[in-house]
Amino acid sequence: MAEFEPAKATINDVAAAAGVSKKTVSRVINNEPNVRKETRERVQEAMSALNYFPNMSARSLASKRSYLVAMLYFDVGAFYLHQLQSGLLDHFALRGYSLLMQPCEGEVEQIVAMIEQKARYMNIDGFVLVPPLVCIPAVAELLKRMNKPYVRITPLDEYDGFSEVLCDDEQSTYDLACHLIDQGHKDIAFVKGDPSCLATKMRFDGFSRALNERGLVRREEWVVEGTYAFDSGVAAGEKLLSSDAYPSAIVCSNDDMAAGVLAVAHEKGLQVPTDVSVTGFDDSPLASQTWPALTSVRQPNRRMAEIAANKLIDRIENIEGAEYPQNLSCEIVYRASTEGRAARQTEREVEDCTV
Amino acid sequence: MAEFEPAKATINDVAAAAGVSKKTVSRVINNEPNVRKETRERVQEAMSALNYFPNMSARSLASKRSYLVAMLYFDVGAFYLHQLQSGLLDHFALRGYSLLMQPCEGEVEQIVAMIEQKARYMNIDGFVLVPPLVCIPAVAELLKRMNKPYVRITPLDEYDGFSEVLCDDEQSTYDLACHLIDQGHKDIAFVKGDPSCLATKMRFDGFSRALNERGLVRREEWVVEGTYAFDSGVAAGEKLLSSDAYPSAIVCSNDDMAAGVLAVAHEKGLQVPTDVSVTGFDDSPLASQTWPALTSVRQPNRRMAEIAANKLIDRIENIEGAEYPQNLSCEIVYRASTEGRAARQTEREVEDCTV
DNA sequence: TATTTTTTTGACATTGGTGTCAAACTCTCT
DNA sequence: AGAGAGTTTGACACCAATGTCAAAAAAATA
Repeated sequence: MAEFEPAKATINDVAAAAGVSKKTVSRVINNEPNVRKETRERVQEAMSALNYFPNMSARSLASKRSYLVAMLYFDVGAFYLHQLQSGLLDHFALRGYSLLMQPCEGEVEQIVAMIEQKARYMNIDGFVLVPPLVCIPAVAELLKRMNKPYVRITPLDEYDGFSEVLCDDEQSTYDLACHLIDQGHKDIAFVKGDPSCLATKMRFDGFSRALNERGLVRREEWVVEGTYAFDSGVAAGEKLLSSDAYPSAIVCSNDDMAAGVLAVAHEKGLQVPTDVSVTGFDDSPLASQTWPALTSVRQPNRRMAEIAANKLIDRIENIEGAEYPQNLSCEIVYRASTEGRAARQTEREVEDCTV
Repeated sequence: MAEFEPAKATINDVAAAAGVSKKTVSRVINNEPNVRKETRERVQEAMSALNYFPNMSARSLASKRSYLVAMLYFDVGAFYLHQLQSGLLDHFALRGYSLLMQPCEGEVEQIVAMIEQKARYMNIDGFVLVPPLVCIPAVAELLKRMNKPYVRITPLDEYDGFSEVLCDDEQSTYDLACHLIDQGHKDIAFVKGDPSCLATKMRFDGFSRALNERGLVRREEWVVEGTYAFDSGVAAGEKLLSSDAYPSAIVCSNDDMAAGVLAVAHEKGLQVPTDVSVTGFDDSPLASQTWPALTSVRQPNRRMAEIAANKLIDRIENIEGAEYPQNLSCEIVYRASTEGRAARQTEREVEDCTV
């Protein structure tokens, strides 16, 4: 009694079973036009009767397409990468592509060499570039030279309407700062991220614009450089909270640094948000797991991944005309780390006025 | 002036350039024996002169191997998955394999169907199963039926010495609890994780063993069920810290729940670790970003990934005899969330004794 | 009905490697 | 030198699909 081992059916078996040529089966597999409905159905029946799966290797050898795409990235934190990856996986899968993850590290030359090797060896059809990798011109040049389509996920301002997926960091930081100002805050500090990252500039620009438009003066000693790391948030917190004349709100360029500021506040016995409000950016799990939970900005990462995946496949398959949103907006998530001192000051002012 | 576009060299071009048959080139590519040194060198020169890369699709079509492996997982948190993935990527790449990520969700039937389709369509050579996926027998059965090698990353106790990579959660929780007891803690609570997960039992077992061996009594009202989620940690914290007779230390089965307990402590005005010590598990980034930072247990995730990758490839390539460690140990990372009340009580006791 | 046009289909070459097996070449040992 | 064993090499079939192009069938037109 032999074990049941389903012999793998090939396109020839299906063709024989359906009484057609294998070319016709191929047409059905690839959803090509010019197959009579009746024939198509006959072939489909044969395929499922034989439990047939087309063989990827043979397909890609013959068609010179691998149905493989790669996400190129630096390791900038599990949460962000995981969200993007998960969105990309879903949407590439929906259109029949598989995603390879390709972390990059080391010198630019090594990275470029590694990408070239991988691209040629696996015959990868297209690439998704994740910030801050997007800032390396050599990578984009390589991909252009190899004539490989790519999409950049980025808050980049060189928008060419084609290879980029954007999200409006500037506007959302602006909105967040305005919210604080509306609550009565006038003494607002800002903690910047790594200057080599484009998002850093955009977030700071949004903050500055809010102060500007609302007639507040930006105090340079209340703008602190950070690196997006928790420790740099601690350092920033110490700078900002050591004087008695500390700000009433601190806007941080990401959640990790905001958590660092929180830690310093606790250490100094300051109450958040009673004494000082703190905001983050990214709405990572950390934002809801600190005490108090952080008001933060949620980027539409999965939506961006979806758009990136579809844009890339459109380019690979030369599909034109699909419309995608140009600039996605973020959502501000309000939590316990804001309101407080300034808010109460404002209430008093209002009372004064009404008296 | 045509653009420089390097025509892709095939094995035939290399063979011609080196003056050998393509079979010999194939031998060189695959590092097969029985090629004269001189011939091998001539072929290698030709390969690099022509900037030749073998074509994966052709290789796998002919050899019936895809050099593709897949990591099957449930989404149990970015940090853990990211560490495993990153280790797997590195070590699979070192041996010439590419890793596909395959998130699983939904009903068991769907998952099994999805895996089968993927496995057959891409002709995947092997699988890495990540907990808690390892607990679904149907998946392992499917892979056995399809005769596909797999490795399980798991704190599973059904160790068969072959397809598993283990890490000693029981022992490390034991060690952690002993550490607390050594500091003088006698009133120690425990927050369990999701009961469907094998690690949950192991961690609790280690905790219980420590109390047992040190002659402490485990109070059932101080053993609280959780789910590994932050919110369940908050709930547990509220249960444990609402009475005046609250424990002096709380051992949590992961960092997220420990952060939840911390939040409750803060809310109730309790000082950590002065009033209550708290410990986590996983040493996720969160552990060092809470206030105070959490004492936690660091699993050797990257090392486990390394072993898993190599074990799997050994099975795929029928390599026998390689030795791998059977049971990796974890490292306890001590941070500010422990010591405190019990420690000071102990000091007093010691003083009393010496007086 | 005959002719043209369009749609549908299949024969066959092609993709770039690997597996099999036998031939050719070396080397050792009588 | 010749036999025998081991090493090195190549000819050729094969893997399972797609691309090309022409033939056959169906539909449209005269």
